[in-house]
Amino acid sequence: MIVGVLVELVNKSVDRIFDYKVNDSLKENIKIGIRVEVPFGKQTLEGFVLSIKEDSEVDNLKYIIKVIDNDIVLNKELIELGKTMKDNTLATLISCYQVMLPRALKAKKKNNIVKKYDIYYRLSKNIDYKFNSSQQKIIDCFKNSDLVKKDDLVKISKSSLNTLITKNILIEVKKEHYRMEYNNKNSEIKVLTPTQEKVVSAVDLNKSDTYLLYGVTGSGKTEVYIKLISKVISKGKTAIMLVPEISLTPQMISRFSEVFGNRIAAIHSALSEGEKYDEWRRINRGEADIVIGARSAVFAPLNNLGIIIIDEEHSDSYKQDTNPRYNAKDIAIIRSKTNNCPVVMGSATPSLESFARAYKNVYKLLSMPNRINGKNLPKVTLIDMNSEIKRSKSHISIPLLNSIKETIDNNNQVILLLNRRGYSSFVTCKNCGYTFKCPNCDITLTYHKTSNTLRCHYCGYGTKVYKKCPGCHEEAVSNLGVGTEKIEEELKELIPNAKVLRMDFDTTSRKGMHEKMITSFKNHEYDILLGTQIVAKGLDFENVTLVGVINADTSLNIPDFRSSENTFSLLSQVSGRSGRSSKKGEVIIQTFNPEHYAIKYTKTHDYIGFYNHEMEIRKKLKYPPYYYICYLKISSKDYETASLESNKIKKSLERNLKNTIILGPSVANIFKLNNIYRYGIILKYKYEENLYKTLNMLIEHYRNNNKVAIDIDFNPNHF
DNA sequence: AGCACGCCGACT
DNA sequence: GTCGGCGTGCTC
Repeated sequence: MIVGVLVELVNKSVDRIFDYKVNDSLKENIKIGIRVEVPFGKQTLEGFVLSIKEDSEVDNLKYIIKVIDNDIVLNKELIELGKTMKDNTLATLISCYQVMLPRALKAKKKNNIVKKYDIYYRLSKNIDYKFNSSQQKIIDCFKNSDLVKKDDLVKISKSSLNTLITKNILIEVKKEHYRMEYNNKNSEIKVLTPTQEKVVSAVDLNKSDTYLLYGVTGSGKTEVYIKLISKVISKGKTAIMLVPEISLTPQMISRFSEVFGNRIAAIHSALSEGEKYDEWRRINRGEADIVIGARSAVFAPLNNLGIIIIDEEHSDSYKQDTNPRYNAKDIAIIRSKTNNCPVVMGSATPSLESFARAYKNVYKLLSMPNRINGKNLPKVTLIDMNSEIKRSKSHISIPLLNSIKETIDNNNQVILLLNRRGYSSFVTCKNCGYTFKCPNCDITLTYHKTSNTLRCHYCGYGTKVYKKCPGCHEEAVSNLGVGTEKIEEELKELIPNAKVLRMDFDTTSRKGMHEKMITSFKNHEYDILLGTQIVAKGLDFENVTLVGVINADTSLNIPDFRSSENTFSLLSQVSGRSGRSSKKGEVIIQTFNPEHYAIKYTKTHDYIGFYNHEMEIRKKLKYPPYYYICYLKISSKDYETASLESNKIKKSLERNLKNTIILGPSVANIFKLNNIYRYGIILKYKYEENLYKTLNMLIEHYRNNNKVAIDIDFNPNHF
């Protein structure tokens, strides 16, 4: 027997199958999709068995060393999916497989994530022994059950227990134990509105199709998802539900476990690697049939998949921005085809790409244009900060301040968003405009108030703040940035009696903090929830009647063709947090650009208006969805090499790609990162026959070149 | 990724 | 002469 093995090394030159002989004694343990240990040159490595055959074209094969798994780690569907992923993303095959698995199951030599066991005892069959009183107490525990947990017996008498064990009267039994626990089912599916029912029945569960559910905030998308999943489950099939990491809150998990009980598995970043391993095993063994998770949950090894739901479809978190650069939405569509089941993508502000596809009937459009139970969307007021700033130098304008006070007086709650997308609190010289940059990475350093230092968010470089400007030697260095801390201080000054809860990356990074904060805000222990993007997503507080946006514009200013889309989407999402219950909601947005279309259309909750406006711009500038984009990054430690090779690559692309617009090479967004120089080339195309052929040639050409690295990103989020 | 092989510069 | 620099190529 010979096996084809893909080894763990992530290197283009070894990203292929190597054949090994199998010793007779190991033959019966070999299956396609398990991991084995093999000799590779001078080293010992782990790898996946991808094929089994009787002979090989290569002679002098080595033998595999050992078999690692009993159960299959990569099933047939995932093995095929990995190959498709490699073809589509041009990443290495091994990286495609590794990204599908929890760390415990990746092919990797050092891995110490283990299964947890509970230790039980059972009574031996032949007992011929006189027990003393404490021994008898232990024996009595077995009257009602064959197996008794060790912990319960230790409580009676540890020494008696040990005696009984050494005399072989009690036999140890190890039982695998999962680290996660879920509630039992204790709630029914809510009765749906006619609109929700209509959407649910429009989804054909027996066909591979992609649906786009466009439903405004508060239209009840979650209950539609729950109903769809329950229909799928009742047919004996399984379901995947993807959400952005940030909205996978404990509230959301408990809502699902209320309805579906312990048949769900939730995979998110707050789990330890051991917990992820346990959840994966439950899924693989068919003990869970509903998987809820972020991006990588799209690879859940469910059999008989009946639906894939992607919530907040517009979120950029579905695209992985390291290799393999896959998009979970693409993977979902591939799996929908192999499993002959639907994909349902939902959003209040769909991505332009998805909405355009729905427009062209590539996706089937489902709409929920109204809030549930006839409630209105909140009234949105724009505050022009150009005139406000003349009245007060505070970050909180007088109209917003008055509304906050009024809301609190009426015993309601406020959410305040500090838009920090593409924004950092940087330090600059008021005299000459000098900004502090990282010497390694060439990016602006971020000011950290707590330690009074400037830090690089890419490499961690830190320095203290100088009063004197290194550029002009004047003492004019000042901190222009606004953080949530600063706003919190202002609020304390302006409304001393308000209780403010600050929620941002700094305050929620500790495990469980996020949940705690949400619960205490829900219990009305605070009046104001102040935070960054994190407060915009999916939260549902019935007492919130005012949402304020401190600075709508920062995300507009970043050099990204999606900045308008991202701004519109963020403002709409956060607006949707206001007035979700019987109380009327209000939204106040502070902006320096009240005439900008991305901001104007949020005033009337006009997604379609925004869409039409933005599509014109995309068409004119040849951006997605009119053109596809592929971004090539060329990097080298050596400045000359990076520049020279980039130009060579551009020339070769121009020779081969006749239907593609080629831009660059230009200095990449972060030109110098960790002392590596980067150039970017942008490809824009509608249809380019030679694209993959050409890019594969390029990869082949640089395969063994360790001076220049080439990175290819299809449909990138950023470039 | 590691490791061997090999071809050129400065040294006990 | 030979020790060691790292460019190149290979691993079933």
